[in-house]
Amino acid sequence: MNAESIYYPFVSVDCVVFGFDGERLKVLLIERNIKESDELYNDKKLPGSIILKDEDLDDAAIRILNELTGLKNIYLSQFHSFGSPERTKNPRDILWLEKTMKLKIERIVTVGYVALIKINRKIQVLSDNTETNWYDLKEVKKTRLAFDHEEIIQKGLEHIRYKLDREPGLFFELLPRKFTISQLRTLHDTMHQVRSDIRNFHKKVAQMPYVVALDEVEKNVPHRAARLYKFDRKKLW
Amino acid sequence: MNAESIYYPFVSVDCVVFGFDGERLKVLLIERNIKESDELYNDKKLPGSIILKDEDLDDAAIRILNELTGLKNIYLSQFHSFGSPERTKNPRDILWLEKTMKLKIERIVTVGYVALIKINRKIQVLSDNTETNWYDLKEVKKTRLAFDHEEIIQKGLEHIRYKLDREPGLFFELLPRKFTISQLRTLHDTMHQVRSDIRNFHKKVAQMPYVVALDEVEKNVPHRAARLYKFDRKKLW
DNA sequence: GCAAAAGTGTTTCTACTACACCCATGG
DNA sequence: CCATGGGTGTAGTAGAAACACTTTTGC
Repeated sequence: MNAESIYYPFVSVDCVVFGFDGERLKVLLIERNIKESDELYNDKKLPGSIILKDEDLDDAAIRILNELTGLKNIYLSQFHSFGSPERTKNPRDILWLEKTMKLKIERIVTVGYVALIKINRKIQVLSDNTETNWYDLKEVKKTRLAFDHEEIIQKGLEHIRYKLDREPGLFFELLPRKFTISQLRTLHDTMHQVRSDIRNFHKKVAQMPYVVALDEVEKNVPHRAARLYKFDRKKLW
Repeated sequence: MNAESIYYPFVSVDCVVFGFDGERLKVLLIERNIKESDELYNDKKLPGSIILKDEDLDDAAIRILNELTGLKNIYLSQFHSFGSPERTKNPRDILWLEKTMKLKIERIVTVGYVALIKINRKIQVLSDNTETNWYDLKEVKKTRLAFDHEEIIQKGLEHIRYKLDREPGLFFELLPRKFTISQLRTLHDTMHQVRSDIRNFHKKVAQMPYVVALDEVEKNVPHRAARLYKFDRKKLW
């Protein structure tokens, strides 16, 4: 460690925001439009930002999500940092960085966070006039993404699968406040990439004291209405 | 994201290097001596370094370990990044940074890696005349450490426990090439914080095709000599 | 021959798997 | 009355846990 070898990269935080619409897992992505002479590039990026002076990494992630959605108290978990010099070598990304940051960029080390949010919460985009939308996780592979954001999403997904194993309460960050067993099952199965048995799944849920049945059923369904449940955090342990 | 809010911290990599002496889990720490007027501070730090220009995070960790031990092909796994502005506020650490880096430091964002090495491999300290030693993990709590290195060690330990669950081959990164079942059991039990049953443990090992018995036993033990085993990576899957 | 750790089987319990039919509702 | 998904119980299996005595070696 000596002074001449020292190198100052930028440090940013990127958030992989997951949502669940009752059928599929979704990710929140921001539209990115880049004009260069005649050509117009169009792709998507993860919500993220360079960290501010005196701002902790976790705080940067909280700020990004709040600016983007207006929400607070979102579940957040750091999972991996990405610092390859190659990650800022794509011409589209260089162009975009020069336009938005007004600075030549050498390298950005980014810290990845996973966030879980209830998809039905109305997201008020407070930040600049960029378009933010939910995308099917399956579609993402076919979508052109900024930087190494595809890899970041992939690693984020692996991380949240691991977290869900150890903290079953996290499932309920993705479900509406009142949910049916089959919503929970679809979510569970999507996350664990399995097809679980319905009866066994009911049994399992019955053994979770923190999933409590309500005296209420679904409305406006063209078949027998399913019972609604809620998550009771107090009964978690 | 606009230019005036941009902030350039240093980025470093710190390695939590674990070893196992047959009885206890050890961490590799570097002696740090700081002279300030009359006072002499003395504490320990994790091996680490600021990243170099055009150096990926993983490569920085590989370099740090190679400079420290002379070894290559060490198991490495990134686990968490630490970026609180508070982490570079301790006067001892500020003093040390100014002396070794010859620069005023505002903040260092550090990326934590876990490394596993066989403790019997002779470590040739190639780096400057600092003293590097193995310390009992239990002792570490009582030892004065630089920065937030105690927290980093703690998080690194949790991480490696998780990794060992999913990749049982990693246990053998810590054991000598020839080992006994009871060494493996002690390691396993230490890592998982349990006291496993000897007979059940033997059964478990018998079901691991990648742990193969040798025609050889321990020498110079004041009791019945234990059979030696080796790890056969080819039979892992 | 004794101290110290190595090595070895059986039974019990628990958790996971597989599997098929009737029910309620809307159209 | 029919199409659609909701809801329920039992039997089998495989893996984990509990448990105690004999063996080998050095001193």
